[in-house]
Amino acid sequence: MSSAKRSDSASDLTARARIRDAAIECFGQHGFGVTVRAVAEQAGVSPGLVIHHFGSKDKLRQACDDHVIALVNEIKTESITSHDSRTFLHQLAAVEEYTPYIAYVFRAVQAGGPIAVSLYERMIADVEGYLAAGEAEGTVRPSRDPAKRARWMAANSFGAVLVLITMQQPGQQIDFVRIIREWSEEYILPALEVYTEGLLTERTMLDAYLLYVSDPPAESG
Amino acid sequence: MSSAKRSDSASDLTARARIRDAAIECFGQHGFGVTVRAVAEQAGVSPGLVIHHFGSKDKLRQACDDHVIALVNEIKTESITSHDSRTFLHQLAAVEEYTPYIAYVFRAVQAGGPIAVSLYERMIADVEGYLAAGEAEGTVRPSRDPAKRARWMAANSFGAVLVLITMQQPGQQIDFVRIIREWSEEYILPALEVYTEGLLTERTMLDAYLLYVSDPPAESG
DNA sequence: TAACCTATTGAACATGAGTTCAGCCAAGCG
DNA sequence: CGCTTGGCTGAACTCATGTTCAATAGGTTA
Repeated sequence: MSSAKRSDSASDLTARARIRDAAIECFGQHGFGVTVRAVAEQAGVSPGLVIHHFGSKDKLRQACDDHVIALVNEIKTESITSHDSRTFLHQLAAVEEYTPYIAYVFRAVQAGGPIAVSLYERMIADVEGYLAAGEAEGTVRPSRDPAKRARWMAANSFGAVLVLITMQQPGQQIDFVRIIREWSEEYILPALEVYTEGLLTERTMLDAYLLYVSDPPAESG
Repeated sequence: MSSAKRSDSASDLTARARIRDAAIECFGQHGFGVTVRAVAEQAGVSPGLVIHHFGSKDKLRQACDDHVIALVNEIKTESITSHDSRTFLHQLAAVEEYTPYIAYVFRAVQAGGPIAVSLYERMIADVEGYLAAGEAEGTVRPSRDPAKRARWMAANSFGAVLVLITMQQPGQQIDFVRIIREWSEEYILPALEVYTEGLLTERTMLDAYLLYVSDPPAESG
């Protein structure tokens, strides 16, 4: 299934594939509100053909979702065999060619729904693995609840970039990779500060909480 | 100007005010894609009247923005005179009556644009003040760059909740206050862990960075 | 009561966008 | 050369939605 009927190289794809790629590009750049006509123009075909191949705009969206998920899965299995511990987002960001997919993943998560949850859960799993690896080699502190910490870290990290992206002026071309990189560079200092030295000077809040959970004040009736 | 022509109490507002409140409710609950007809129904008036009073849907949106911003400003000035150091979001969340406004603020930021930036910058300022107060009383560690740390913390905290909200099944009623509260309760442990003990075991990354900024390896030509 | 003004309605209009469909065209085949 | 087939077009259709407008109701004033 890996090689299509025709040659599978860049500009000489099946029209169906070209439309799908154009849709991923458009959806990623402008969100899922883009018109079928815009996608058709980007692909260099008529609006009718888009529907002819995919049945409806929703089904086109579905096909894009499937394609991106498949790509992410592929990257994931590759990274397992090659012992690459980066999250799939970082791996997407590392390859120039994958740029549209990053945009698409952000839009998908931003739009919510089942695909968002699926992708987001995968990110959390990535982060959990990443933290566990750090823990194993001694660079990351062990947590009393590693799963929850991973969820917390993932929500914070991904959410921060999502907010940053949302604040961009709409209508402009959004360079997701640049934003991710700038975020990382711009805020290394506070991130490293908090992650190595903490934010609070005293243990009182943590200790109080730990005492609280080990001996709850009142079990609700 | 504070008291309108008629009685200003809850259910007996000017039609214009009732429409505006209905719009804030609808926009907050379902996003800015809701139809004028839906807003009209919520307000118990005809679609025509909505346009009659506000000119267009965009102007209605504008009026809602203005009203919410005004409320936030009011809360802010009140909190200054009463020395209340909570962020405006926390203050909104504390009062039952303000529930729709929380939803609206989230939707506004989620939708992006100038109002989003304005509200978000205000949140950052709130966080910065909050951290500075903690620093002054000795509970929060001083930062080498307090402003950046505040931006980083705000992006993380707000982004995390934004992600959580986005993951809710669309179409359902979204209880923003409940989500915020559950997030706080559910993830107290990892948050306190990281904030008091840090995430990393060694200072090497931070120290390397501090050395790097004080003595950059190569100034780009 | 009559005039009048304002708020309000409900039907109609305009537009944008997803979708349909009858037909065209180029390629393969007898 | 003529036939068939399947990808493809572009004009037309449908529907949702923002918006307009003539007509109405209800209260206020002379």
